[in-house]
Amino acid sequence: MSFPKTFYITTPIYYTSGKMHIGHSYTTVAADTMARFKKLTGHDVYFLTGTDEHGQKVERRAQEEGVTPQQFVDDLVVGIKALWKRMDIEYDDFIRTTDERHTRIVQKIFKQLYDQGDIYKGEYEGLYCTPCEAHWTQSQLVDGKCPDCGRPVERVKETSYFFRMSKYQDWLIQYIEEHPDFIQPPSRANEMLNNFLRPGLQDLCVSRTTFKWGVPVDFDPEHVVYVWVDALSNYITALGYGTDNTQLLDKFWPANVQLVGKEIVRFHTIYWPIMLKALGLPLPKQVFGHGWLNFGGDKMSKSKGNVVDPVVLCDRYSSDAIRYFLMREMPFGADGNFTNEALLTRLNADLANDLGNLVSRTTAMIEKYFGGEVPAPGELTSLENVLQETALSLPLKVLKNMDALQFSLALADIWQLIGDCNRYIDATAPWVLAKSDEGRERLATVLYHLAECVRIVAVLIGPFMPRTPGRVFEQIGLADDAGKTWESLSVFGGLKPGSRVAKGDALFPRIDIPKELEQLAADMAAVQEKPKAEAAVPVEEESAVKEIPIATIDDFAKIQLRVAKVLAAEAVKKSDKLLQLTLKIGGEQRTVLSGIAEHYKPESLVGKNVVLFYNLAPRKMRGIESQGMILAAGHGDVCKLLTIDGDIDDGSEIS
RNA sequence: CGCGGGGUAGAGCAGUCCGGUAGCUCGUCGGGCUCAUAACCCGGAGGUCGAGGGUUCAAAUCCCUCCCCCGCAACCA
Repeated sequence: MSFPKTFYITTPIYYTSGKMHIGHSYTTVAADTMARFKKLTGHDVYFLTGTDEHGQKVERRAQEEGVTPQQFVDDLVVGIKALWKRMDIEYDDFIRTTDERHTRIVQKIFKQLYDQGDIYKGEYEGLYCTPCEAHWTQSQLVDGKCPDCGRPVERVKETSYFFRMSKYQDWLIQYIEEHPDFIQPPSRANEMLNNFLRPGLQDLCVSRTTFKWGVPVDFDPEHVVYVWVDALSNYITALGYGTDNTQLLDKFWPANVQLVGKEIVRFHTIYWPIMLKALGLPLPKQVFGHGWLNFGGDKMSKSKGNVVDPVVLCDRYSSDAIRYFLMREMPFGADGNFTNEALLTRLNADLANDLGNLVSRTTAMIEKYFGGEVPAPGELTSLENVLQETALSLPLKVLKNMDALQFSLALADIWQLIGDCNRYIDATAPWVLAKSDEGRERLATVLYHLAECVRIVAVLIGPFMPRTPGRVFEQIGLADDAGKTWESLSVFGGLKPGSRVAKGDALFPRIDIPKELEQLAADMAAVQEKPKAEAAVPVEEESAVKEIPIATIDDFAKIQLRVAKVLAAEAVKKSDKLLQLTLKIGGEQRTVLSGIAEHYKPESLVGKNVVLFYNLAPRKMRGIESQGMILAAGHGDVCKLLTIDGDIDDGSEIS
């Protein structure tokens, strides 16, 4: 007796500090497609996704909104689950790091690692960038400053728990070298080895005392477990690791594939394996770091107004269409580019013209020439032999590409058969055969082959587009479930002659691209506005709720303010909000950037005396270094610059 | 010397590891067909493969030098 092979696949758990965008959909759709494909091919599949809900950022966002962190994340999770439902994501489990089943085990894991000496309590003395909330090592600094933002870092001392990473370093290097499939694509493995492992691993700080929204360290309640031990362990706590019931864990661990975005490859290929090793668990068979989805060549970001909302797209074009586009447009692993034009062109060309129209013309001809009854094939010619061969060899090709997570290539293979069918129609010209009695048998053969190929295509696209196969089966009159399985693809003839076709609505209606582009731009703009309007309300409340820290006169003394005269001002290219100002401060000139372009015209500023935060650390934005900050008052959409009452020399100090 | 990705036809990309006639999709132009969702099929035009140098019988591909673009994730000091 043979047992079905198991297959465990995970997405990252998404951080609950804001709304999901199409980039999140991308990873999740990929995982779902893979899970469905493995189910189709007879595997016992477990598909896990979820949310990472702890940390300072969530704590802060909740405070801003005047709700508890738990309420804040609960609300977001509702939206995330709704999105996955909208996109037909069929996960087996959705884990939240605030679930009791998770937090309990995280404490246990932490304790175990501590007891066995992998985690130790130490004094952290290090370099910290407060605005970025990031710790840096001396070697990571750029010109002695934060490599992320270019601001100066502070030397801070904090008692923390540390994970002894260095102990496992050599083991991990060897493991990666001996398991070339572990990190995919291979370029990512090189990146990890060269940048982090070979130079030497730092011990990882795994607890914090600076915020409370996290899993408390049970034997030292001052501390909460800091992100990685908490977040990464979700992949095993969801399977019941550390509980009495380890049925799922025994069955599914180690995971077959863990999908991650390229920004978190490091955590999943260094810290995560080391954690597992320390816990005595095997490593996932593969961690796949896919690329990012950019928009029109630019990174997606709210301020650029180019965040793509998957809900808008699904509502407009169906989730199947969006899923298809995401899996087809770019090779998995490389960065991809999302544009509305590319989306619509792709949907028209591949779904409406190639696939939809093929189904349409096939069923139309069967209705017209055979009264809607799928005819039995007669004698075959070389055309049919070739077509059958292509159709029968297709599943294996798709399987190979899917095992390599090459979704786009798998789809290209399937579309090859669709193209062959369209050419086959041209070559056989059924409308000519229909004109004579002698052509009748030949016509039956042709139409049968078309309908059968359509069936095969429908089965194969199921994992990518879960809603479409059912519609196709209905149209070609396939009622028998046996004709919808992977096994049915090994024989040409799964569709029984005599089935009744039922020509229905167009599978994918053709899109009027210029018109849709306009509409789409409007829809997306409407969605982007919303958060702005919503945010405007809590801002008022926020000032009432927010605690204002007390500053001493010494704190104030650190800040040097000076009068500066605006000599010149111009808009910064590719930025909606930034102005570049040239300021005169006594004998000195400085370039300062300010985010006031929406409120002030550059020319209206020239000659004004403004207040400059003089000894602020410089920072680069849009490639230009800003040497200070000018002060302004504002709330919501109002913004007014501070100026000086009466004349005074520029350069004068303000106190 | 921060890290990473990239520069191939009008647009988007593959090909580069392992050198051998430069390919795919979209667009465009011309033709065919009339079963079909203005669709489908065939053909054409369009490229000094970022620049320069080197290796080689042969370079988009290997080596060296240089130039340019993009990103470094919710930021706008």
